[in-house]
Amino acid sequence: MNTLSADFFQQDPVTCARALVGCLVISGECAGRIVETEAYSAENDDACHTATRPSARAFIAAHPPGAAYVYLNYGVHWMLNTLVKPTGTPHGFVLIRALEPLQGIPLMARRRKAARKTPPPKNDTRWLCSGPGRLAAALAIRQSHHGTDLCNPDAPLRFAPRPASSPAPGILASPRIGITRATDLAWRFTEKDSPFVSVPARGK
DNA sequence: TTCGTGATAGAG
DNA sequence: TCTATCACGAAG
Repeated sequence: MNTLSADFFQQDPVTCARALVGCLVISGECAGRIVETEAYSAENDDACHTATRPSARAFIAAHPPGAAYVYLNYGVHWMLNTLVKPTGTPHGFVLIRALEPLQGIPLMARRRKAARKTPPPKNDTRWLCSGPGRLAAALAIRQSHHGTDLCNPDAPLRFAPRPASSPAPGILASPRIGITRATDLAWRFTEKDSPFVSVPARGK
């Protein structure tokens, strides 16, 4: 299985976030199509970890483009980001926010059920990966993936290009959600009309 | 709507 | 040490 090349992650974060919609995330036997991303810039973006966390700046210095930046939020949810390092323009991250489940659905369901008391919906896979915390749980992403190379074709966790068989998606830009700072930037990218996004883009 | 949960970083 | 904060999600 081929992967996205490191070059891909040498575009600026916003370009990269948009281009990732339609690509695949693979984790062992599980795989899904990216339908929602957000870009974060290491400079002039108060919502980026680099604005408040020295460790995020150290991570950028120490890792190549395409490295996984994984962290725990609210003490509960793992977040999957990838490091983006263009030459000449600011570095940054792309947060993977939602997937359309494609492969390994029973395993994803098993992992996700552990976090629920009530039975999940039947004949519906939207509850599996429609949110950054959800997809991390479904793909068993955790601290051990922090710093791993998502461009490594031999790694269990990696990106793959959009399959030639799948058409280029229509993409909507809208403000990032779930953040308290820099909420004006339209740096969230969703696949138009996808039922698998976490929250539908408003307007237009 | 409310609440749990834990890593991080800055203040005291 | 203590405290505020945080790219969330489940249940009610």
